[in-house]
Amino acid sequence: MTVRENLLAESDVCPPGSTLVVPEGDFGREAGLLKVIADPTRLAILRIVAANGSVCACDLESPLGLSQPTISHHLRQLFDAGVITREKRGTWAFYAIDRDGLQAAGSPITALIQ
Amino acid sequence: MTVRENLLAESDVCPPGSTLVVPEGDFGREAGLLKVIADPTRLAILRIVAANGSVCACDLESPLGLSQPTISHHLRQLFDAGVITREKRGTWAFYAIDRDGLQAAGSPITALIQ
DNA sequence: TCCGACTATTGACAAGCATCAATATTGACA
DNA sequence: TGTCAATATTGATGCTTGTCAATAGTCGGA
Repeated sequence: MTVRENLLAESDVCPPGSTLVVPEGDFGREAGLLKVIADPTRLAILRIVAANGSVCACDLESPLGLSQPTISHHLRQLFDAGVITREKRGTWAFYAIDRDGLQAAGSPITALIQ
Repeated sequence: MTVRENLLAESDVCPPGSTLVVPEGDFGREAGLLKVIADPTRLAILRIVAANGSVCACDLESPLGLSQPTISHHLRQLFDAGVITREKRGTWAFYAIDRDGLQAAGSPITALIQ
């Protein structure tokens, strides 16, 4: 009896009995949150905001080299994902890191490392 | 003198002196690694592999409900990103979590939380 | 009340990507 | 060496998304 035949002895498929533990979870939601962070521009925004505490949207246009609508779009993505906070003062909008939201968004990764 | 004029006193732009700290980094590379993880199917694969220690590619087709080429494509993405390892035994391919790679891929997020 | 500046939204377009069918490659076994 | 099974690659397609131009909304100040 070959190694393969032995492995297949108690099943009709490939190697193990294919009795996999299949964890459940809302992978779509988790991936959606991670996808918001997994973008070069949004990573740069997060890094800048984290380094400065609180940042006005108007000050991002220059270092990022992108148009105002594009930056506004990314800020909205980050805000909707709950990883940054927004505070409006007059016509200005100040953004800051939401540490709890960031930790929650990154939890699918950290949980894999234990 | 209004609040705004006071804020603008020493600059010709919006609120602060716009003297932002702008951290440097390879955001493209970091985002690329995160993007590999930020996918529902690949998150499911990682979760299954983590829960079973070592998993044969052939056993993933059933729980994921995807075609064999598609699963092979995702496994390649994860392997190239360094978040899983591959060991070939005969015609089978077994995959396992690469904890160091996963931690490295997630570091852009964990670094923001400190 | 009007004007100017900052921000947000809409519409459109190009690039990236997840998916599958078809095919190629590789390894075990007779 | 020939055949079969598991895996990987290629080509094609539809969907998602990052980007900008144009526009709308909003607030402060004269």
